[in-house]
Amino acid sequence: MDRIEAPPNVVISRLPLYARSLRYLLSEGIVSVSSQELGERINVTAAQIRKDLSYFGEFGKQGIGYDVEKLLNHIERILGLNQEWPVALVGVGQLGLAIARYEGFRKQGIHLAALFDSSGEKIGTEIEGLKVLPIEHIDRVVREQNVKLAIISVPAARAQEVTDLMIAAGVRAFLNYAPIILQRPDNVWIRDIDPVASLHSLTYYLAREETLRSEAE
Amino acid sequence: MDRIEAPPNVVISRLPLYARSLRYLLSEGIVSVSSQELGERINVTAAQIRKDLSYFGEFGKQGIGYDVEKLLNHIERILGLNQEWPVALVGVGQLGLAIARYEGFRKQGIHLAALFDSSGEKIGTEIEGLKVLPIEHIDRVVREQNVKLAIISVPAARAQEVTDLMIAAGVRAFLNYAPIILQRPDNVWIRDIDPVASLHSLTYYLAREETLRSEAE
DNA sequence: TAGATTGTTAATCGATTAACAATC
DNA sequence: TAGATTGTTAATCGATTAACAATC
Repeated sequence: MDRIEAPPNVVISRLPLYARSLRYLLSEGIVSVSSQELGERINVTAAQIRKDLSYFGEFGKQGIGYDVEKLLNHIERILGLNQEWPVALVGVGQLGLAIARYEGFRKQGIHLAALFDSSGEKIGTEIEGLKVLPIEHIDRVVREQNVKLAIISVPAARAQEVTDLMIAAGVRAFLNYAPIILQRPDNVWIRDIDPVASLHSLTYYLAREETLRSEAE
Repeated sequence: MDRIEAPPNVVISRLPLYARSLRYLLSEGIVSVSSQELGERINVTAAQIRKDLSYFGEFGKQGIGYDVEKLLNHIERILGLNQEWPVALVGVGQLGLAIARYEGFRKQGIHLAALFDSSGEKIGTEIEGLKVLPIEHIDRVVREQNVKLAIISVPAARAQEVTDLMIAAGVRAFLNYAPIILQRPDNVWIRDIDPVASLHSLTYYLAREETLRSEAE
């Protein structure tokens, strides 16, 4: 059997940006777009967009470009956004609460299905219509609801153990807000959200600019 | 004059992770670490750590490894974390409020210096000891306080104009929470925090796993 | 001294870009 | 038909890894 070349992970991470831009174009009533135009919106070369899409099929027309709605549908299907994915959220402190309430998660393929916390005070309280459950219920609830995707917003010191519990229960992908690199098997996917690390890399460029300026004097 | 090879941006984005891991080791009383040990903690090869550090100097000892405290100090200095950077936050809605209150920002080189919002209701209210100011004050306040770093947490539709105002006032680096790719000149740096895009790439792997499983049947 | 580990060079791997035939 | 733009191949660029002499 002939194996199709697997798309690199960088390609996968760009697809949601293509989809978002196409959603915007669609909402603006634009029906057709070229790789050039799409690329300018998201700071990516036209060649890269065409190359990225080529891993999945042929979606455009020579001389014309891409039908916005059709391409969007293709990309959403590729990303699995034609289905609904139940998400578990662990840790409903200040950060977890903001995440639970953030309406951005209630769109396109994602919905909150279960909340967990280890604090006695929080357990049993209701957030966004969901009861906060104790950590001990992770295994049962994750299996029952067939949860494959989880958001980690517990303190760094607890994040690894919570992740291990989730993986044991069948979770295969994580959005991790805890400032720690989580260890996991190869068949588990993690995206880290790390605003402090991001800020700490931005300061590098600021500090360098300052040095350059003072040297120029 | 001999130009030293500039460190790639991927290297800069890893340095904060090295720093964080070293801070942890330091807090645990560990005084020395090898590239091998450090790499295992953050899922990076030993060769990569040594190569990354080599862009900035020689910090280790053959046969021994790295002095944790010394290496941490070097990296923090490289990242500009030996200084304090005043940060402006634009948009104090649900998300902006959570960011303002998040204690992670109050550590290591970063502190909130100004809050802005366009909503009449919010202007004048106090958050974390700072008065919320109207957008119109951005130019004056950013210049007065010499703000070089800003966090964008306004709706996507307003993010570009706010960013333009900030850049005009002298801001050179952004942490962007708005779900949009911001246009900017080459001398401005942006890191995007995009949880929905991250989730939407994770679902790809989940959907593919499902397909593989059902095909195997 | 023997063992361990660095810093660096060269080899490998992977991703981006340029170019263009195909074709709408 | 002429002009535009795709999909794809090859060339280029950049980042990671392997290997090892230097040396603590």
